[in-house]
Amino acid sequence: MTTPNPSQGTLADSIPRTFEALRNHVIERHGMLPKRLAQVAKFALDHPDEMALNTVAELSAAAGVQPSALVRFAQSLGYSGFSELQGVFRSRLRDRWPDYQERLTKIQNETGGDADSSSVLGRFVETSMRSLARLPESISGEAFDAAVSLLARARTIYILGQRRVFPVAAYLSYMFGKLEMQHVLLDNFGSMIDIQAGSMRANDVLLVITFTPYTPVTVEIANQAAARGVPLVAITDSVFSPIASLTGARLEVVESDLGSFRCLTATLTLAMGLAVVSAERRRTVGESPSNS
Amino acid sequence: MTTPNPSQGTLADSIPRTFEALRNHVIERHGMLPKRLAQVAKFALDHPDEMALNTVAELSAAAGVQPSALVRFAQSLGYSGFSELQGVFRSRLRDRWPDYQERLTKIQNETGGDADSSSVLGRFVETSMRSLARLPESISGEAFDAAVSLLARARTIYILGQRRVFPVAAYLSYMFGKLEMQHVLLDNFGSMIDIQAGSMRANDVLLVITFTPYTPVTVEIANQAAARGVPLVAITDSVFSPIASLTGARLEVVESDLGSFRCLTATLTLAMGLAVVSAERRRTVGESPSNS
DNA sequence: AAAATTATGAAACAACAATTCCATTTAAAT
DNA sequence: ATTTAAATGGAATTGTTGTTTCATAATTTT
Repeated sequence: MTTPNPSQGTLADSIPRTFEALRNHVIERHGMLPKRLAQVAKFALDHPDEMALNTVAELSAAAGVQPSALVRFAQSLGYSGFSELQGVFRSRLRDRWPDYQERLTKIQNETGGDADSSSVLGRFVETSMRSLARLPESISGEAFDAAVSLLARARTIYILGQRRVFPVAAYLSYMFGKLEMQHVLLDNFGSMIDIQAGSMRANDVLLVITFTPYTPVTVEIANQAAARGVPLVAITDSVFSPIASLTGARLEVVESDLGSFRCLTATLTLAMGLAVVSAERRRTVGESPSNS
Repeated sequence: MTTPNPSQGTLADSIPRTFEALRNHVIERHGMLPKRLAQVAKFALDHPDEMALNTVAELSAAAGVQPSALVRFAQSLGYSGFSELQGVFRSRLRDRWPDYQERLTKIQNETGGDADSSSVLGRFVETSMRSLARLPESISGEAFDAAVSLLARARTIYILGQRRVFPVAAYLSYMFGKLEMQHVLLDNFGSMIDIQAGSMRANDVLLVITFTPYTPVTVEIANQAAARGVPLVAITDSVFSPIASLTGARLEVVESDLGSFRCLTATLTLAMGLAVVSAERRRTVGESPSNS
């Protein structure tokens, strides 16, 4: 791609920007460091979490070193000071996620120069991956299970997602169709969403997706459904969503955003998972939709 | 001012020391908080990572609030100040690791087991990430650039994506709207796509998204457009796509699929990048849409 | 072994962060 | 409508942090 062979060279060593790079760098020259600096180096690699969160004073005390030794250590690596070094440890704390870490740093390296537009694509990919990595954390097994069993039991699934999240709703409609699960996409054509939603019954389920800023019509329909005893499965981005109080099962997705645009990747992936697992559950468990 | 010593509490409510406790505490009384404090509360729970690592100044800027509001928020919860509150967020960051690792290894081991449904979600996440990781490799900088400059120059962008990829088309429509770029979503309502596409001219661009199995109507419209001299930007999944021969700029996305379902995450991310970069280019370079 | 160089410890310093204070606005109660 | 209380924004303040300095100690070089 863009960068043919960026690092490896012994010349012009750039200062390490990722924890992995820093680690290798330090290990490599650990032997030829002065005593106190070597001590700092060892401490830093042994206690990366502390390095990220504590102050110079605390760290120096913990490492049995003078504060200045920490600053010197950072500067000897090429950083302007300790704070810059700490930044590396902090980003590690933010981004650490299994296995994919190396992949991410690879992406970061490959898109090092912000000059050309393809690197922007790299940033988008990075953001999307970060969203995805957080998804399993933010969705508890119980919540997911609850949602799945509601969907598996439903006679008809009504899908409600307007504006920004409409693509997710559309995709769900496509999948449920392929999975041969009866569903209705509340797309509000001709502003007739109330008519479309009019046939919801208590043995159906309303699958509602809503993010800030919450589309009024979505909130309204969800409220009506709840009032009529229709179980709700909600995919939302905050515990403060206006439909939080009335949901049967609530799944919270934290999407990172790039610029002013929130990406939908995690939400889409969650939707996919929900649809597939619900369909599986309906078949294997033989939970046929309840008929009243 | 609220309370220097926390005697206002209903009963022996101690100050939350864990993130979970804090979270519940805040959720509970979110409704009865003053506006600005509620804003802070929402921001804090929506961006816990930032809360752990950034300074009051940075956070207040990000939340659109005065620094003092953050301090007040902390104090209203009973903490001595912001720093003490931040401690809770920091410990969350430290402790997040263990159960996360456990969960992931579980995911990796149970590659085939349908036992726990949340692990299925993990597999979906993994699949999506795989798609994303491949994206920067498969999109060459030149192709991306070509696509961007076509889109930036276009008077009106016609978006064409049917069936499986319709969500991507819908999302593009949303984004172009937000970016204030003139566009038309060819959604084929009432089977009137030929009418919708009828107004395309040579200074427009047709942005077409199509994957196997190629929807006939998509191919047809793309061919008509090409015949009339409308430049094409194509997002497709193969060099053998039936529209490969007639595209101005072609972007190939390789999406991995899970089960029989191809995920759309990489495509969606690419679409996002295309839209944002095109809009940027149009503004910065001043490439005003060409008028005939 | 003496000189020069480098590393180290401790304290002084400058920068910055969190906090407090107060004037002003907004909401509630009379 | 008037008064009272609460909430808010913005600047001043205080405390802490990271950094620099410099004298001393330890190495290395001649």
